[in-house]
Amino acid sequence: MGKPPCCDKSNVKRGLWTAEEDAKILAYVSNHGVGNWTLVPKKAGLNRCGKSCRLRWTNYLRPDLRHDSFTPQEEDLIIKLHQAIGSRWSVIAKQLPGRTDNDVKNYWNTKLRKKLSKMGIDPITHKPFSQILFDYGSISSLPATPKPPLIGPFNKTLNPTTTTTMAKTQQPFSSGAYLGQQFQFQTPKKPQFFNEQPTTSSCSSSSINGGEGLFHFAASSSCCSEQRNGIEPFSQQCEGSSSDSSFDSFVDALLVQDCEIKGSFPEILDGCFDY
DNA sequence: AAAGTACTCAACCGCAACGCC
DNA sequence: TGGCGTTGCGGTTGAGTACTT
Repeated sequence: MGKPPCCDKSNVKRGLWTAEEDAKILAYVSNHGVGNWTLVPKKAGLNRCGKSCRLRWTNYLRPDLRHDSFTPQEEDLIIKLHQAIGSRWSVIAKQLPGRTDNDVKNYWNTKLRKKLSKMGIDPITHKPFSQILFDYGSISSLPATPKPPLIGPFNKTLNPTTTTTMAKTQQPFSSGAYLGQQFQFQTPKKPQFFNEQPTTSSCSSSSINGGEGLFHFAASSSCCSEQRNGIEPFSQQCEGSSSDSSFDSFVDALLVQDCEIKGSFPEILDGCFDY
């Protein structure tokens, strides 16, 4: 026996909400407050699933919600937080008054991912595509004796050295200039092939503009790998953040960068990584 | 003007966590 | 402590709209 559905789907209305239904939810909440959503449809006179009512309230009807467009400052903050914690939309949304996790998630998926990709930044790792390709190439030269595993919860794998370094490297986030900082930090010389029109060379940019994401790009990477000239190796960017002066792998580099970013949001991320 | 395609975002789905008994 | 109901969350879907051909 599987888990029973939250309500009988054949007997409840689905799809877009009408103004009348919205009014019933609003009236109910103003009279009774928010609580036990499974009872709301019956008490409010709605032929809807309680879960659907809760979603409608939290994502649309709440009086503290904003319905205007995202500002550049909000955009920057979303990108920065996504880089720090990934797709934890509820955590990100809490830093944006009046925005819901659904808002943030939709905005990321429809706008920001594409924006980053067009800038030559992988929206998953937040690193320039060219650097990822270089690091990807370096994986094949990993040492024979592996380090202790680093993949996993950050606060369980960080050693004291790294934690101290995070505190040292912690930078207050100044909203509004993130994208510029991102490029200054990671790409002293902007990888030109992402910002120029396609040329007649075999390194067509069609895969960048058409499909986004690292792996799509990587499929056409072999001819462009030399383009990483001018990109600082990641180990140099995070000077002193590891016990070694250089990283043995792409994964190590990513983890150290993430640690540094997380250090920028101690008040937000406190406890978020207690797995 | 019509058809096809791309985009947006509200809503849904399913799972995990939480809280109460 | 285990069962059950509720809530929170992230991923996905699909209807409506905008844009392109």
